Amino acid sequence: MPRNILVTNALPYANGDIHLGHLVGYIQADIWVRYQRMQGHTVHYVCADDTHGTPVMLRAEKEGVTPEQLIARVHGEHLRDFTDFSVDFDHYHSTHSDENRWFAEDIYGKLKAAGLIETRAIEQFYDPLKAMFLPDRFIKGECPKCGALDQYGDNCEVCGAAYAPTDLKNPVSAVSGARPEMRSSEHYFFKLSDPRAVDFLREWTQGAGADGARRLQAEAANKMKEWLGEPGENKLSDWDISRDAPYFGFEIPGAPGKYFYVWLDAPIGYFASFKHLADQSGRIDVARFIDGTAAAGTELVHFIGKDILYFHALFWPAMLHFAGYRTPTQLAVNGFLTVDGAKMSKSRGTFITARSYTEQKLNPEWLRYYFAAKSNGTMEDVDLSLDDMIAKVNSDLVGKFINIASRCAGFITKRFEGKLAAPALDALATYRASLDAGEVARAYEARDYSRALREIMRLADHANQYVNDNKPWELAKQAGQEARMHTVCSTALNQFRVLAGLLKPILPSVAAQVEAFLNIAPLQWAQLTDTLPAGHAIDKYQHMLTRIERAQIDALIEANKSSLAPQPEQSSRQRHAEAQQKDAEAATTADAHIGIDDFTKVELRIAKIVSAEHVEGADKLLRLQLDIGEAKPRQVFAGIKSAYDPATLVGRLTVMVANLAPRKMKFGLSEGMVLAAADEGGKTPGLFILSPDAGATPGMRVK
RNA sequence: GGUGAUGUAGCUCAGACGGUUAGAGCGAUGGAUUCAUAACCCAUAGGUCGGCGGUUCGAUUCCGCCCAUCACCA
Repeated sequence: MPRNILVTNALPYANGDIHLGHLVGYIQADIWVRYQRMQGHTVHYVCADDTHGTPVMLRAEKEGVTPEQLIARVHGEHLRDFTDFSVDFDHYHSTHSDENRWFAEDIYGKLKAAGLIETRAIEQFYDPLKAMFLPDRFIKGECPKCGALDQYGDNCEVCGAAYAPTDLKNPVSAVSGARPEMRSSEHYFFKLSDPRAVDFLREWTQGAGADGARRLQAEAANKMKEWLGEPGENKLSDWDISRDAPYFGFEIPGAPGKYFYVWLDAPIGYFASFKHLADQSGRIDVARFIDGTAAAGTELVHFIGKDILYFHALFWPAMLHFAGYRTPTQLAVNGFLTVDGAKMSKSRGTFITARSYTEQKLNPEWLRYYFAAKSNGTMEDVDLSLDDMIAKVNSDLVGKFINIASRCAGFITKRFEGKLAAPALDALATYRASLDAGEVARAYEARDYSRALREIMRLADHANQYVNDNKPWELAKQAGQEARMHTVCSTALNQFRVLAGLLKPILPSVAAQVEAFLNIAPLQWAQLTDTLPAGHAIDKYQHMLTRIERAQIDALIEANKSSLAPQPEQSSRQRHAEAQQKDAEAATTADAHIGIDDFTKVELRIAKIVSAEHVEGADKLLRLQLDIGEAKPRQVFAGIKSAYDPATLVGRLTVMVANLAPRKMKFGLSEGMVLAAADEGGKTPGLFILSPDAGATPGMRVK
């Protein structure tokens, strides 16, 4: 029975270029869509730009254009990049659209009617010069933990600490430079903590759709379990869905000056894009795909990166469910992209934009093939190993696959006027057996493209072996062997045709060339077991794929290298599609030595252990009370349980870091750190805390 | 600090409900071949299956601890 599937990709944020990290998910989705279509299923494949929010608003202002002008330009760039990589959406829309406003208002209105929206006042930093509230990302200051200058309001790129913007020392607005002040404002919340929502999500995230397929991959479902907590435990908090003017977005109906938070209307963009497509085509019944009561028999599949799982597995299904819409059939979550095993890095040139790839004249099909070879349908990160990519593409695609046509077509053209003979069916038995077993099809369906390719390459090896065993070039020299030579080459070309069909979802452009070369209609899955009839005429062979040269990769890396000096552009932390692959260079260790100033920042003091006890539920921790001459002893959690019996510690003097930022831990607040020695090589086991010589007293500074 | 994932040949990865000699592709080495963009074919070498301990007749596969990498949470 033909399936009806609405497939979406995460919406890229309209404030940055498409890079190879994005393309992992888009290519995975596009492959899946093409595969489903080859199977004869109906697929609507849509995406859009995610356009709203403060970062877009401010960037437009900086560039001296309106937000509408900015997002129009970026929309064009994004669509061009996707098109270049054969990511072939039926429609690529924008969240700044009438359809999206309509759906956003409709969903909001229904959630409100269901009693799931409430308002309350919250305190937030406000920029008095710009007259606007500031998102965390737009507040800068000194890290409360390590004192590093010029850090963002949510976390420190130098020491990695996470904190609230209110913890920053000397905060300034990154927009105007003004000192922000705290102000109160009324915000709208989606009551995710409502028992109805929690119960629904507990079932939804662990459950399966009508066809029995899990909605979430096992790892994703486990992650949701962690976020939702045990039954009875309510770990979800309400979701703040409003922002105050000025804000680029949709004003909330009945709430002047309040706008929908960008993340509310971003996923709604899936439906907006689909609606637009349906209106254009006139032949799609939208309700069948999105209406909560009418959506039986259709599927809704979202391809997303793991950085936005939270939004798609909690907020989004809850919004849909309680607004009377259908919930997703499946979330296909992909991991991040690493390059040569490390995070993408601008200074190393591995933060590679889609644009630079095509500008350097690299073939997009190479990347599609390599990503497919590394995609296994799980949330695991995908590593782009550049040397491996060169080796795999060159040997698999050019050496094995294309080579089959290349070595046989000449004989057919020169000796038989381009006409094929009937193939030797026994030589096609392996192919037929593989198709009947359905290994490749099942792997595609499960998005385990690496498994599909292993089987396909096994078949390609088989074809080369066949040609080698039958040696048409020798037959060509022997009188009376013409017919056999004709059969051998025709058989190999039939094998080649099947391989091209199996690879078609991954390599659409190569497959189109093969179809032209073999002079056949677009390959469909069900026809792969057919053979080309005797007398079928093929075109003259022309090479369809070149090898990757190392120099091309080098040039690509070079083109993406940027100096460390410029700060990364301001970007929203709530990027939609963009995986959070921050430039890892920020924390580069500039120098192995530190100055005396750096050292004196660390306040070491003699501490007397006044109490020590085991911590219920902690494997490694002891809870210590440390007297450093202050009115009240400090509570410190130390990971020294394995080496010390608490009883033997009480009364001892040791050394602690007194000015370490307090850290809230599962078991309570830790107000410092006890120093202990350990062999980093792991040869000598054990942990050893320090002791001062006799005479030291609690509170003395160590320096 | 907690939780989870990952760690298998030089590289990229399969696999094992615990059980005969742990696999593939690439790379390397040797051979064969010349139809094919030095592609293809055959063969060989190469692994304490991250480390330590436990359960077991038997563990790389199960359990515990440790190490490394990554992610999420606080």
